[in-house]
Amino acid sequence: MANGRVTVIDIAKAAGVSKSTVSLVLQGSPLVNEGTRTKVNAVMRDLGYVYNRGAANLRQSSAKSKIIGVVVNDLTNSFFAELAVGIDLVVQDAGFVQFLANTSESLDRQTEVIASMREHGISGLVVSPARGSRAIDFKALVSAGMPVVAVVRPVPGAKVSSLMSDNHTGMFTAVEHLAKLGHARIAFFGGFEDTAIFQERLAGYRDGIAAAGLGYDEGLVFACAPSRAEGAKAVARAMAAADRPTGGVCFNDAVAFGVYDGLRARRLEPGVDFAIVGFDDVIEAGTSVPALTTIAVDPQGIGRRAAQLLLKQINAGKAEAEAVVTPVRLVVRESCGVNRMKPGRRSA
Amino acid sequence: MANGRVTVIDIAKAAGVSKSTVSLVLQGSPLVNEGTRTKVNAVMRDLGYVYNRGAANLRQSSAKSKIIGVVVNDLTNSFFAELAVGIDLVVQDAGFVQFLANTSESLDRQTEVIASMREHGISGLVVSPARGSRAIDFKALVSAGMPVVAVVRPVPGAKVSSLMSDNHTGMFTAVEHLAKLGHARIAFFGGFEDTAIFQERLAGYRDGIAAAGLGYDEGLVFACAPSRAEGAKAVARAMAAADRPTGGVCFNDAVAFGVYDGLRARRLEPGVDFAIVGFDDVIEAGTSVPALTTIAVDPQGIGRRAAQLLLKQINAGKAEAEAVVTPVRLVVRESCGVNRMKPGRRSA
DNA sequence: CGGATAATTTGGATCGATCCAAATTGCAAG
DNA sequence: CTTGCAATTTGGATCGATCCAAATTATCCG
Repeated sequence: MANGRVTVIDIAKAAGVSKSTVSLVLQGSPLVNEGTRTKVNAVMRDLGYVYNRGAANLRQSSAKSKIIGVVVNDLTNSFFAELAVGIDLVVQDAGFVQFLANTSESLDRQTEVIASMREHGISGLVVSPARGSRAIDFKALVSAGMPVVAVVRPVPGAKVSSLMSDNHTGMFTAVEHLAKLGHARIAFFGGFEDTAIFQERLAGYRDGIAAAGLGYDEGLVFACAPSRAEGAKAVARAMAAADRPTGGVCFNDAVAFGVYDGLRARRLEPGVDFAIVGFDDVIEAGTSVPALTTIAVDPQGIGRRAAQLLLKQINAGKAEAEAVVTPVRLVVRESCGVNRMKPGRRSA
Repeated sequence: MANGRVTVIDIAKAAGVSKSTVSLVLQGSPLVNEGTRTKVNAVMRDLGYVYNRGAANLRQSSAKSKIIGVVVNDLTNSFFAELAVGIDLVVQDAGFVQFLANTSESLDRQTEVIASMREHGISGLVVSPARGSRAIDFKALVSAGMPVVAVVRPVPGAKVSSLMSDNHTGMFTAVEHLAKLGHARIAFFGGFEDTAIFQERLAGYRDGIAAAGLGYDEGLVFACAPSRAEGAKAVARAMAAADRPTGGVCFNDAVAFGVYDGLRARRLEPGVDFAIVGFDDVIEAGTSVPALTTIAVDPQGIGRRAAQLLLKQINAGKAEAEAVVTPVRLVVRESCGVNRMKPGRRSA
């Protein structure tokens, strides 16, 4: 009041009730009489009252702060931007607001922002962990009973919930697709060998090769950083070998576009002279030439589901770690030849 | 303590000092003895103390909440994702954390999230307003003395600071570029006529036309929604006319890609049969075929500057509205012909 | 060594809400 | 008119920090 700030007490005075009653109205309690409720609400509007959640949180458990933290490793990557949008959608509907922090793959940044979010009293956390994250990075949160959902990348050993896309099936399906088109020598391009995702996708590749009745050849696996530039180099190595592959699956779409580049540098046309399947289905996959056949993972859907899982745990008050695997699907476009009817379109 | 939660009092007891001293340590006050400081810090570490900013904020002005709000109209657009990253970078360094909300151009959502952020005690707000935002939407914030910085889009009549890119000069430069290449009939594609940005860019276009000694022809302005699909339709209209343009500037890159599509539908090759300049320089601009000549606006830089401006106002304690215009620059690629040095390939 | 001065430390009071046990009111039945 | 019971309302106490004026301790110097 003197401060210019309107409090429950000001409202109480103006409405001729006690602060307790105002508080009850604020919480939508059924105990308060309908007449008083409307009166109090009217006064709040008139005085321009702004609810002070900080004060309220002081008395309530942190589960009621109505804040969740979201930490992503690379927001400039549209995959993660979509993920954040999916989370945002769900948490806004639930009346929550989200702290969003980008770590740029820096573990130090990640530690900092998580600590900061904790100080601010988040009710839960969705995190797409920075590369190299370890269980210990989330130890404090977990032992404090805070619900944590890791997305996209697993955190080995951490007792947190997780929501990953089905990497194994995705890559298996990609290989199957190429095999059906008659390819017998199928390469695997890109990815860091020391990550869990790489291992899952590679396993899917191996199993796909086996299921197609082809022999697994370690010499056809070309690991590299999952970037366009490295993808180009990887395919160069592949095509320099004696017994060349005729097609390949890629760790992600960026690598796939690098493979495009690498092939063209050798005067080979992607989709004609060499078949390529990507992973992720980024926006450019639909507009590139040739449009990229790839494994779609629906990042926004993952975001939504992760947020729902987190909210469920927050409301339950108990953080039982559970692991969810979300389905992926093959989107056939033009990078494996054929299908020259439609210009490739992106799925929703 | 009983609650499982460690407070300043617990620390005080364990360290054998008063809670006031602990508070002083927390604030890094120079009044406290070096010995006690290290002792208190040690105890805090041992007991796993987590600072409760909510409690602290109760006694301090909202300028010290160390939270800023960021509201963007479309986070799935990489332009705005980059913007958010720029803001994040600066606020993290300043020890702030950001609420990030996506409005998807919904005014209702915008009103909701801003109210929610206010309840949570933000120190300031950076907003890329949803289409149709009016001064009244920010009235409450402004009259409460909260620093607000509008980016990318202006809010006519609102007493908020703003950070816009130099739309006029950008479009002027684009026209100048085409005129220098010998184009005499230059069209303008895309944009909603009732937006301030459209008017600024159109003015830059007109002035550029005049400066080149060409006559302004209203029939060469093809306004439409700033999307790829609409861009395609707009160029179709342009090419159906009697006196066709030979090149055009576009409201943004999305429209420019639509123009690509529209031209190809008429069996015209962009960059060869028709010259195109975009606006924004989105990531795809560099990888499209032909690579798009466009006006680069550096969204991340805008985000950084906006955050700096906001922090300045928060620290000053006074929110003087100021308007900043950030420079843009022409990035010449292949969509206006020539420049066939690089390995850029194209269909025959 | 005494007194002034500087350096530290400290106990309420306080911020703005919620919680809880207790008080008040309303109303129908006896 | 009471009494009993449900429906409402209410006054502290409280959450975990900061602020402030005042108390305590250390240090300096003639």
